[in-house]
Amino acid sequence: MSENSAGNASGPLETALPKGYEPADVEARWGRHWEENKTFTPDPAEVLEGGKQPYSIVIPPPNVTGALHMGHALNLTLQDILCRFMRQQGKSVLWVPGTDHAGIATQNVVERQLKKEGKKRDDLGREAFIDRVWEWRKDYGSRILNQIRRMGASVDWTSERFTLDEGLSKAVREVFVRLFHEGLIYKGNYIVNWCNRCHTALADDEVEHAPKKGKLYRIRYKLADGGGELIVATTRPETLLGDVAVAVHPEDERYTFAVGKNVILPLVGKEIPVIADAYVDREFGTGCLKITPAHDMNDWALARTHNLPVIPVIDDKGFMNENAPAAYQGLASAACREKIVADLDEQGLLVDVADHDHSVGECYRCKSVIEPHVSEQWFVKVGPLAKAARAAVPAETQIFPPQWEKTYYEWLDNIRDWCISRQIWWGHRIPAWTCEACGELLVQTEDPTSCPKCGGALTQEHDVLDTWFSSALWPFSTLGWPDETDKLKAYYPTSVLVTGFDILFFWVARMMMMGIHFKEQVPFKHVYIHALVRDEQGKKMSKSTGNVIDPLEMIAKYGTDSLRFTLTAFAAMGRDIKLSEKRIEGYRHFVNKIWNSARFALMNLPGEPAASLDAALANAPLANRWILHRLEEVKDEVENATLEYRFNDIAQSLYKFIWNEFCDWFVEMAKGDLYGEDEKAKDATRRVLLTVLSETMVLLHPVMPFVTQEIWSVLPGITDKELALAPFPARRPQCRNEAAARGMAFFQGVVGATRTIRTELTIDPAKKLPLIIDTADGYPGAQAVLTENAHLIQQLARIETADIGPGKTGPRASGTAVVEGARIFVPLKGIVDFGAEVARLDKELGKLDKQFAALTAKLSAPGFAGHAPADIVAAEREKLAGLEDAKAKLAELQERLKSALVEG
RNA sequence: GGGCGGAUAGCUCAGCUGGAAGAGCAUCGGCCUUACAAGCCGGAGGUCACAGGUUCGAGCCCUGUUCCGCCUACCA
Repeated sequence: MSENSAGNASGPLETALPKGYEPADVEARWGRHWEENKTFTPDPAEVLEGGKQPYSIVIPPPNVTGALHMGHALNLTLQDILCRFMRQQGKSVLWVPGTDHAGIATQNVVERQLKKEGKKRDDLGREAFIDRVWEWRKDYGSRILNQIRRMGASVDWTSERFTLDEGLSKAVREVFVRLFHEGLIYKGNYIVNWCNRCHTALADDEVEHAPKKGKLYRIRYKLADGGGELIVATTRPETLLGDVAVAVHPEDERYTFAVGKNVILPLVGKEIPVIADAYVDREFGTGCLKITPAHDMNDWALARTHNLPVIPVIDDKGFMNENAPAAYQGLASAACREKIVADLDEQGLLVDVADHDHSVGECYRCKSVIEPHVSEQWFVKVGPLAKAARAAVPAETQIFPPQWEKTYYEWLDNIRDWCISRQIWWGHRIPAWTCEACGELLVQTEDPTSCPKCGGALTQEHDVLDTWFSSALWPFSTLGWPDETDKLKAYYPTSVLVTGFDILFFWVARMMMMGIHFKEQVPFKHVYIHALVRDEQGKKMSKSTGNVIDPLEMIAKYGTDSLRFTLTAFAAMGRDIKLSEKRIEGYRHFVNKIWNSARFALMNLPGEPAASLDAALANAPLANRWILHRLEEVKDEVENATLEYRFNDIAQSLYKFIWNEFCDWFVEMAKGDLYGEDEKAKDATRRVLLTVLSETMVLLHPVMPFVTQEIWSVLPGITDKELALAPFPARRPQCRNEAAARGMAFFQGVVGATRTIRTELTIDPAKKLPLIIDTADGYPGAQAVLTENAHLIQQLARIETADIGPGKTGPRASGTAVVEGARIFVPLKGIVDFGAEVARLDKELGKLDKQFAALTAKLSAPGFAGHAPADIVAAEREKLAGLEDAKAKLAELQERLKSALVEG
């Protein structure tokens, strides 16, 4: 092995393949080769001037803070299959890689780093902190990109982008400013999801809900006129300080007496009204709802419809503010809750406390509890944008699988304005300035120096934009927009977006909105939604549960191609993938099989065969005609499956062809010619072997780029050693051959039946047996197929002599089988006890009986002959006849055997 | 509460427009046959969740039920 490895290192082109496939070496070498040669860097001119069709994909940019996980691995594999396939189809393919600056996530990483040094971001100040993040990015930001490299992704590295790089920042400003001047961005005081820890607003979809055990407190609110009380249920008693009303259902007769009156707000003492609103659920709690507009989303909405004031009592860090009674000011909200409960109890206003399970919003980044909070934020008015994005599906953009359309519509139909400001430092700072002197608000792409109105000093908005704001522009910002670059002209709109459904809303819908609005064209023609990768139990992989299968570890152990093939084989549309290491290991065997079949081929291909394929086809043996026929079918299967995103079918089709057909049958049958003396036959079979192997490498290359390229580079007669740029193999209609397929099926049946007899009767494998076949009732080509391939039957079924002909018959003491009408005899004399064979035939007959009964029932069912299509009826009748024949023959053969048994 | 998906061999899953149930892994038996023991040959193993319906015919279409998973809204 060692000398082979050394040979490998010197260069792949001259060296024969080493005995074992060494993925790490091969992957590193070809990965470097592709990048250094810019193999995957297309020239826009070939589209704009050369008339080539464009095919483009923008990678879903992983977070710079991220590490490659199985979801990425699947995502990259599928995109790479599409890109490599489309190159084979002659398209000009651009696959844009890049990373996302991931505002909150990245800021948190660096803040954690600072914490270890005993510092906080405020100690550094904004500028220094941002410098620090850039520094971090310089050191660690390429980690995920290098991991993408290891997947073999055929991205154009010269097109790599970062959502915070200069060009993209320009695009972000352009979009913000234009939306603002179009009235689609506004600023206002609204209630938002607030993370006290991250100290920022979050979008609705950045809030995750988790079940929590809480308490439900019931509190008395006395009527101001002394005419009774209302009991209100709440999980957050501390917010009561900001209550502005109590609401009941308008038809709730228990409370009609109170509507329109005032109640006294406990501990505060002020009067607040009792209002009626159908929003209130009569069944829940007491049916009385306290309204705290500043600290509850729904209360906020109710307050607006009822014109109630908004009184925040908790500040943006989670402490009680000046609106709270003096006794509570400055308390953390949790401490305040305790004090309030105690005070209420003391005053006899607390009815009771009960356990209460409910789901609580958490920050998707730091898992702190989200507190609704009123503050000044920037919003995108999404209504008009969403409408256009909705209308474009499926007319201009199709979603695969289509069931996701409904989810997409659902979300867009219920969309609320998008809060885009974040109170953090790492991100695109909002391009808005306020004049300190006259209050003038400037929103523009270029930094202003002073107020154009009064010349006063300007302060830029402190907030940065939601990370998804820049991600939403990704399909065109990466291509150079707002400049009209050649790249943009050639490759926008992109061909397909490949992603998991978890970011259908976050990202896909927003790209649709922005793409349509700013480019007047959808950003992608197809959206392919792939599965989530789960663990063996179907659970989401996560670090905390420790069920993560690390793709990099799998690559190290089994090679990239094995991992890619596994993910491809499991990527059936619309289903989650339950992955286990076992499966990856299993498909490594397949890589090894391919490798060894190539080694076999090379051993038998001293150079390029002299014969052309057409010459080789003349008088070609069955195996050659058959495998070439199958190759044509596989080309169709692979092409159609890829175009229809049926990735698992690509894998399945190739697996079956390579292993079960090419290796198990063709290669075994070809050995006769390859090892034989007939030079002409040898050369012809070599040509077929080379043709099938090389074209199979092309077909398989999109799924397994490395091993195929490595093999390709040592195949004789290949002029262009760059497999990634080789065209999809041309069709050869002259190789279509149904007769060969039929003949081969029969041949396989005969060999199989013979092998079964041998093994089932535990005949010593080394023992060569005679074989007799009666072809009298076989299909018309049977005799020819068997005589032509008699030597192969001998070889494959370990037979001494094959005596084939119509009416031939074996001794009564024979192992027997019936294949498509032909009777097979394996004389058993002195070899085995006949009892075993009688029993085996009983079993076979039992199977036939079962099938026969089922088919008879079907055919004789009332109406079948009349209603079913004629061709089906005919086919079923033929099947039945075949069964009947086989049954009769087998029974007769068994009788013969039994009589031999009796005679001893 | 609303929506979506799943239930097929011991395990993980295929099964396109309805026409005699498939693969991989695991298992059992036999083979170191000169590309591959990471291999070769053969066997066993399924009332396709349950109940109805449509049809000449249902794993596939329709209705309902039961479990499982996910998404989404709400939870005072």
